Amino acid sequence: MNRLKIYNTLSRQKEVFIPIEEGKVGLYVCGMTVYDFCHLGHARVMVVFDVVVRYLKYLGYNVKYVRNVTDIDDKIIARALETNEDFSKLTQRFIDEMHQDEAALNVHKPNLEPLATESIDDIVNMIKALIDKGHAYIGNNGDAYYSVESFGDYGKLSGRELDDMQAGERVDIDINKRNPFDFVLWKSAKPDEPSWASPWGEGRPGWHIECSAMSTRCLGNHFDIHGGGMDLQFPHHENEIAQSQAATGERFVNTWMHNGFVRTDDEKMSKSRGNFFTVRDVLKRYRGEEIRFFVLSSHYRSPLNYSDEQLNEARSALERLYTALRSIEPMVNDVKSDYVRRFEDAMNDDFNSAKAISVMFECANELNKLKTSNPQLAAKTASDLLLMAQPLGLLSENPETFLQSTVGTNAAISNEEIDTEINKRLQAKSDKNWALADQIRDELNAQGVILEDSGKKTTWRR
RNA sequence: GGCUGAGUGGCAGAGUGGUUAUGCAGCGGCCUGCAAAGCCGUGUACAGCGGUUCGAUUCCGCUCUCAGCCUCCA
Repeated sequence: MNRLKIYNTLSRQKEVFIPIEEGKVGLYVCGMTVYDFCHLGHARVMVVFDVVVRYLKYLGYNVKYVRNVTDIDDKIIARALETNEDFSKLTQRFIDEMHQDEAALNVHKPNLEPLATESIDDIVNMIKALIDKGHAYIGNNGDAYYSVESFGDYGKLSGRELDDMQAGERVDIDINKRNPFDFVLWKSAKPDEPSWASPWGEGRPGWHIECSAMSTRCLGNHFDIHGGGMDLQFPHHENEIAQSQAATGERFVNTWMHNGFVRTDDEKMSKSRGNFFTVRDVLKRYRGEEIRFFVLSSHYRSPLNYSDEQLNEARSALERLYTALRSIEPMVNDVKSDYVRRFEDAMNDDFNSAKAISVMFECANELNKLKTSNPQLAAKTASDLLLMAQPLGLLSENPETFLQSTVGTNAAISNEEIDTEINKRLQAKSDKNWALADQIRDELNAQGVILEDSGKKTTWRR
């Protein structure tokens, strides 16, 4: 079998994945800043890395998955001021909302979900170490800064040189910094701001340091995979590397994974642009699994354009897969089928879920044919299809339940009423009263119910 | 200005130096009382211009276009 290859942003190529400790994987993903509902961009991160974890487990790895929550920063403070509540109340509220979105998307919980505010000791200790080693300093304003010039490899991850970057082009240069690209480790508190004690006075951590501190605490100085959205590559992840490697003297992360953006109208979906759709909103019209399928229908590093058409296609595609699985009892296949092998090849190639899904469709096609010609083999093929769906977190519902679900439809008619109508129609059919049979079918159709006759039985879906 | 990445058939989206992606939509057929679902068949697709090659959508160069990062952002 092919070995798993992962595209490493650091080397800009796919590399065979070799864990630091055999059979084990440590994975850290930068999570959400919790001051608002998650949008589809966040959904993509959740789903993509959920699949990474599921597939690593499928391959037999023991995975420790850590995804942090940023629960203190400028935007949180600003929002709490607007809503006139304690910042921790605000963040707790949106942490709960985030968990609901995750559940709707069938995203497994990470093993650990550390909060920045619960990691102040680790953060302070790391800043101390950086100051002691001459990588950080206290500015005239009392803030602690990281000195980018003290770290030789600065810019390696994002492929840029300090000299090439245009400081002050879009943001005023801070006179407290020695180098304009130096970044804040500890911010001294203004009156009425939430703050914690430190050797440098009351204040709060800068954004980047929390991830260095939390990942180190949870996974050690050196771990396997660190992930997040593309936009975190610079400066966030670059700064994490600078902090961690300067503080510990060890290599920080082996493999850096970055997922592409979700777009609307070919533009990046982001809070600052205001062109985002929240997961919550989309869930009013589409099922979580449809969103999930939409996310996985393209490669994780490619841009993903959001539109209703795309979600509708995801719905049709899932209907096809669930239809294939309908009315069949899967039977575990004791040999690895060619489909599963090809599925694994696709996933081993940097988690190519789009290609992997295409194999699932070929399998579904085979299954549809076998249903009549070879029920025994069909049962095994159904099991193959479900086996492939598992690491993708798809097809976990009962096919009948999925196909008859009212989610995303404006269904008013109940299942019982539908059954009554179907029985009436079956009578009409046996009376060869085609006019009445067709009338009943048309009426149900108008209510979003599609009938399917097969032999003497009639099944339905919405 | 610096640095990334991308341009594939009606749409979405994989992939490959010469052979079917896949899904949706369309067309023809089978099945069906008629449908639906399913099955079978079906499309001069690879931004443009050069180059390498027996042969390039796939490799190289240039051009054009788009997106992203260089500020908070997944």
